[in-house]
Amino acid sequence: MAKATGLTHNQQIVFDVLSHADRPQTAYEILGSELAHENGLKAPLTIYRALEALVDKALVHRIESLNAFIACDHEPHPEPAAFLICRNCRKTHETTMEACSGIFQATARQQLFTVEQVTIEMSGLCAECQAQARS
Amino acid sequence: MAKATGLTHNQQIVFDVLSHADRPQTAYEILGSELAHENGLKAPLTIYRALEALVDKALVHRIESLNAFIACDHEPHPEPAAFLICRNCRKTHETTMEACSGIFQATARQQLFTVEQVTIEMSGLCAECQAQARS
DNA sequence: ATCTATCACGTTATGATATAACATTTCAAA
DNA sequence: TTTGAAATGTTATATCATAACGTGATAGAT
Repeated sequence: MAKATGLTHNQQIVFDVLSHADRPQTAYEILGSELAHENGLKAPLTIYRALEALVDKALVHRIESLNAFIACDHEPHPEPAAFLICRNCRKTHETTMEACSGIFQATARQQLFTVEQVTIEMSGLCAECQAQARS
Repeated sequence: MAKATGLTHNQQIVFDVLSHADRPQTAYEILGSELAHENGLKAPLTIYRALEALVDKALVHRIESLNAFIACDHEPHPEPAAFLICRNCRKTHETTMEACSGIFQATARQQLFTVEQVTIEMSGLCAECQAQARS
């Protein structure tokens, strides 16, 4: 579980919730968590504001295809992150795509496009859920 | 504008709306379009059902980071598509990422993960919007 | 020390996106 | 011509996200 400094109270709570979760959490799942409740976080906007700050600090990633959020399990990194997202259990594995950075940049350059943000998400079945499907 | 056969009436209307649009459209934008209105498509679910069928047929792509949909501007293809999405004007350029397919597969294989769907979206500024920002 | 600008936060309301549940119609294969 | 699968219609509701506006804490400038 990653460390984080310079966080406000609300941000720390939300980050802790995500750090303890074993899969991406939606804003409303975070809102409904014990930890959030105990600490007085009770409005959706409170959660969304903390999430926005955490994403800005690159401590948390938004998973677009789930409308959910996951704590970054590396040190903050400049390379694009990629996610393997199980469509059955939703457990999500983060990795980086250094090998693709150049290809992406070249593609963008061709279109005179300036890339600010890269989203890579692969959906499918994780090893456990494949095994379970066979049994 | 791509051709499409074997579509139901509703699917054809929705596909036509997307084909004529110069940027991705949300379900509710499609719902609000002249063409949809004229043809009696008046409930969100009608639109979503047509979109689901079109995405299944690979005639339309969902842009996760916009919650919007775009007509595929190639023939249907097996390679992962990638999108360059302007955060200012929302115009979106589709391309393929054949060069990355192997990297993605290798990454997944390492985790014993079976990939079914790949999402690649790059957000930033298109050439026009960069020029406009400078002037 | 206090003014003042900024940032985080609280609260309420609402907007935007998406699906559930169930009834009806269509239409082609048997 | 029956019949069964797929598409559609209709209503209601679930889920995700932000607007608007006010309050309080903090820190640098005077």
